[in-house]
Amino acid sequence: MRYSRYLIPTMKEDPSDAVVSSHRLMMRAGLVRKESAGMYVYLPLGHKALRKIINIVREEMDNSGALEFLMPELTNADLWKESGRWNTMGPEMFRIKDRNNLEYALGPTHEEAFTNAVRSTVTSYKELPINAYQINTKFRDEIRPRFGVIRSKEFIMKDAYSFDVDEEGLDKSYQTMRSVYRKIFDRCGLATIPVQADTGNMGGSASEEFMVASEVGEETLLICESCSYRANQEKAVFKREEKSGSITGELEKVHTPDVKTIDDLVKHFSAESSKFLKSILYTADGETVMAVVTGDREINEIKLKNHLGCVELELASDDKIFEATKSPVGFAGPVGIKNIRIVFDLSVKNTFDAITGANEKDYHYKGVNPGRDFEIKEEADLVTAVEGDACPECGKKLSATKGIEVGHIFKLGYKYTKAMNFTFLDKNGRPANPIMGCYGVGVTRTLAAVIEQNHDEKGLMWPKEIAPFDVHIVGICKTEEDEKKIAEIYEEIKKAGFDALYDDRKNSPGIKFADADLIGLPLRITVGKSFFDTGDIEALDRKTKEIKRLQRKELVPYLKEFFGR
RNA sequence: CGGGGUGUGGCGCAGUCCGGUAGCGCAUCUGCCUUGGGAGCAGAGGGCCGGAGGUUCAAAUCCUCUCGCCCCGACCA
Repeated sequence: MRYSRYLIPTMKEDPSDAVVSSHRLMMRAGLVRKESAGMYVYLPLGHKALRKIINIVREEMDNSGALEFLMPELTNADLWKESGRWNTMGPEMFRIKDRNNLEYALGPTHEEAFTNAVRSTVTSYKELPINAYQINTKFRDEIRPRFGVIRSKEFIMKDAYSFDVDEEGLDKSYQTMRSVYRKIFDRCGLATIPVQADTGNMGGSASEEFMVASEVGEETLLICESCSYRANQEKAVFKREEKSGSITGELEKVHTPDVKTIDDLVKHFSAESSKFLKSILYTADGETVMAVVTGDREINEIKLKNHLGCVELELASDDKIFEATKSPVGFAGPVGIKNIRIVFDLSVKNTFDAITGANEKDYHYKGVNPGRDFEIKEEADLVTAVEGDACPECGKKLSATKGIEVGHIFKLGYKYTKAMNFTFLDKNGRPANPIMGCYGVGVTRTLAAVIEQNHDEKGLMWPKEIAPFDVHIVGICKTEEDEKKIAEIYEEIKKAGFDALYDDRKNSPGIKFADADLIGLPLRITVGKSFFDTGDIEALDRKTKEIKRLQRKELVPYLKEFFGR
C-alpha cells in the first residue's frame, strides 16, 4: 500500500483527553478516532490490526473444533425473561422498544441467545458436545467508559458457549478453551497471567481470567510468589492466622460519644484495629442483613453477595439501620441482635475481648467474646484479601499487581439450560439438560492491551502477527527516476508475499521517520541516499532497534528470516 | 449517580478575573526552494468562541439554564 493512497491521520501532539498510553497512541498513530464517549471509529490502519486479531481468534477457535455462528444483536426480551435475567441484568443492558412496543436488549452477552439457538437445533446426545461461538459487537451501558477502547460502550468480543452431556465433558471443553486462550494471546504477542476469578452475574462455578499486567489495569490480582496461586482480588482467599487467646474480661458497656468509625475507635480505645468487630448492615434483595468482620479488614461485597445468593446488595439506609439496631449509624454490633440475619467472617470466632457497637447511641461494648456474648450461627469468608496475606495453598506471602482482563472462561453449569428448559435425549433415551461453559475474549480490548504492552516513547511496536503491515518502506529521493527504483523494491517485497506500507509521500525524511516510529511496524526498510550511493538498503527492527545493511538481493531472504516465513 | 475539571478553526492551546474589531503553534492549500530525523521563504483558506436565554450601546468574557467531554469513586471482556 502506498502511504499517499492510504489514510493515516497521525498526530504530532497527544490528544488532550487520552490518559493511558494505548489510547494516546491509538489516536496519534491514526488507528482510531473517538466518535463520542465510549464509542470509537476504527480507521483503516486500526481496523487492519483488529482483523488480524480476529483472524487469530477465529483460527484457533476453528482448530479446536468450535463452530462459528453469527447472532442477532437485537435480542428479544422474552429470551431474557425466560432465563430470569431481564430483571437481574441491571442498567448496563441497553433496552429498547420497537414501534409495536415490543422490548429488546442490545446484546451485552449471549448466553440466552446461544442456548436458544442450540436448543432449537440439537436433540440428541450424539450431536454433543458443541462449542458455539461468534465474533461480534457487544453493547454495555457502562457506568463510566474510559481508557479509550479498554472500556467502551460498544466493543467486539468473541464469545463461545459449550454444551456437554455431563460434567466430565464440560471439564474437557473447559480445558480445551484454556489452552486455546493461551495460544491466542501468545500469538497476539501478549503475556497474560491466568487467575482465578469470580463468576459475576453470569453464574457458574470454576472461572479463570486472562490478565495482562498493566499499570492502568482496573483489576487487582493477588499472586503467590512461591506457588502457582493467582486470583482476582474479588475472589482471592487467604490463610487465616491462628490466633490464640483467652477470655479475660466481662462484657462492659462504655460511653463513646461521637466515636463511630474504626479510626475513631482505634484512637479512643488505643487498641489495634483487629480488636474491633465491624458490623455493617446491608439490604439484600430487600432483607436487612448484618455482616460482621474484624476492624482491620474490608468487607468484600462480592463474596458477601455470593454467600447470600442475592441479586441486589446495597448498604442499608439509615432508616433500616435504625429499625434493625434501634440506634443511629456507627453503633451497630452483633450483641443482642435477634431480628435479622447475621453473617460472620471466618476470623470473628478467633477474636477475644473485642470491642463492638452496643446498638445504642454513643455506646460500645468491650470485652465482647463470640460464643459467650453472641452466637455465630452463620459464617463465611467475607473479607478482601490484600497484599501480604498468606497464600491459601502454601502459606507464603501474596503480592498484588494491576491487570487488564482480556479473556474470561468459566463453567456455567446448568443455569441456562435448566431455566430455558433445553433438553436432549441421552443414551438411555431420557431427557437431560446439557451442561454449559462460557468463554470470552475482549477483542478490541486485546488490541489496546497489546499496545499497552508494546510501545516506547516514540510510538507503537507491533508484534509481528498482528501488525497491520509487515514492513514500512521509507523512500527518500529527489528525482522521478529514483522514485521508480524505490517503487521497484516495494513491488519486489510485495511479490515475495510481504505486506508493505510504502511511504511515497513528498515529505521531508524527518516526518517519514517520525511517522514510521509512531506507527511502529515490525521492520522499517529505508531506501535512500546509501542505496543510491552504494546499494545499501537499511532494515531497522522497531523493537530491538537493530539495524541491518543489505544489498538488494539479500533483502527478501532477510525478510523471510525476520518474519520466519 | 456523587466529587473535581473542561468546552475557542482538523490537533494542541492563549484570551475570560477586569466586556470594546477572535489570536498563537502545528496541520491544510498555492508557489519557490529543500530531501537520512518533524526544513526555509512568500502568500492563502478555515472558527456565529458547545447550545439556549438574559444583562448591556457593546458579550468568547458577566448572570441563569442546558448539553458534551475528561478525571477520581460503585459495574465488566
